[in-house]
Amino acid sequence: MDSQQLKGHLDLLLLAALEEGPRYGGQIIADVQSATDGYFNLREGTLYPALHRLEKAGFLSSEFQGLPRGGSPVKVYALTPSGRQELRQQRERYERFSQAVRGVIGGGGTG
Amino acid sequence: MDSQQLKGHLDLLLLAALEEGPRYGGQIIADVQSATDGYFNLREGTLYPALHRLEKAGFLSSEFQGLPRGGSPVKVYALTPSGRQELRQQRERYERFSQAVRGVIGGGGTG
DNA sequence: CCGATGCCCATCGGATTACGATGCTACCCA
DNA sequence: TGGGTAGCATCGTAATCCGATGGGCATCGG
Repeated sequence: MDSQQLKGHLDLLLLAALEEGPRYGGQIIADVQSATDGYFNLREGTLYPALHRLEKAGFLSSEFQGLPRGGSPVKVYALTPSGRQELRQQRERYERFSQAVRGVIGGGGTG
Repeated sequence: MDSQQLKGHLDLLLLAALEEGPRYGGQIIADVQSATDGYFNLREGTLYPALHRLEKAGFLSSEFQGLPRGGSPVKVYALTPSGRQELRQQRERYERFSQAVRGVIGGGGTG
């Protein structure tokens, strides 16, 4: 994967990863990696600053919780109503981007 | 348009814009803008360094020519055979990227 | 009890790259 | 001869993903 490909799309991925329910850092990384067949392998140095940005913007809320099998408490992130709205807007923005790219490189597919 | 969205995809757009034939700077900007309904509005400070990178990499060749309606001679860029191969690879890379994004935002898959 | 290990959260500097501002060259026209 | 226009080129800035590094808490082994 080219790191530069991710720029400008990371927030969308994180919001989408939290759409189904609250997650903590390690779960988000694992979920994104799984959903993309290993293509997106987010690093901690990538994830946490992005989560903090989104939380500061009011799109996420966070809460410390204990792990079932012990260990340090984890910080669980969840979408706020504002975050769900942002996710919709980010989806539309990605659609415009994707269609624009298709317009140049050809191939009118939906991918 | 969010500038960050373009990062990592600009080379693909430029190679694709030159696929149909040689172009000079202003034409490339106009063609990309037209093909994307104005979504991608490339600036000179974006275009020329990218063209130079691609030429240095051997994907483009350039040649000064006169304009039909006069004016300064323009630098016409054309795809090299290596550039056409790179375009194919970049297209595949974009497909992988696009499908990976869909895997996350498109319903979240099975997980 | 005490040190070692594992998992998670967090931060900092580096590197990449698109963009805005600016200047130069060449040609047309008065 | 001098001004205007179009295209080419470069520099510094800003945004942001990544690699490296460190701290906190709980379990494990002696």
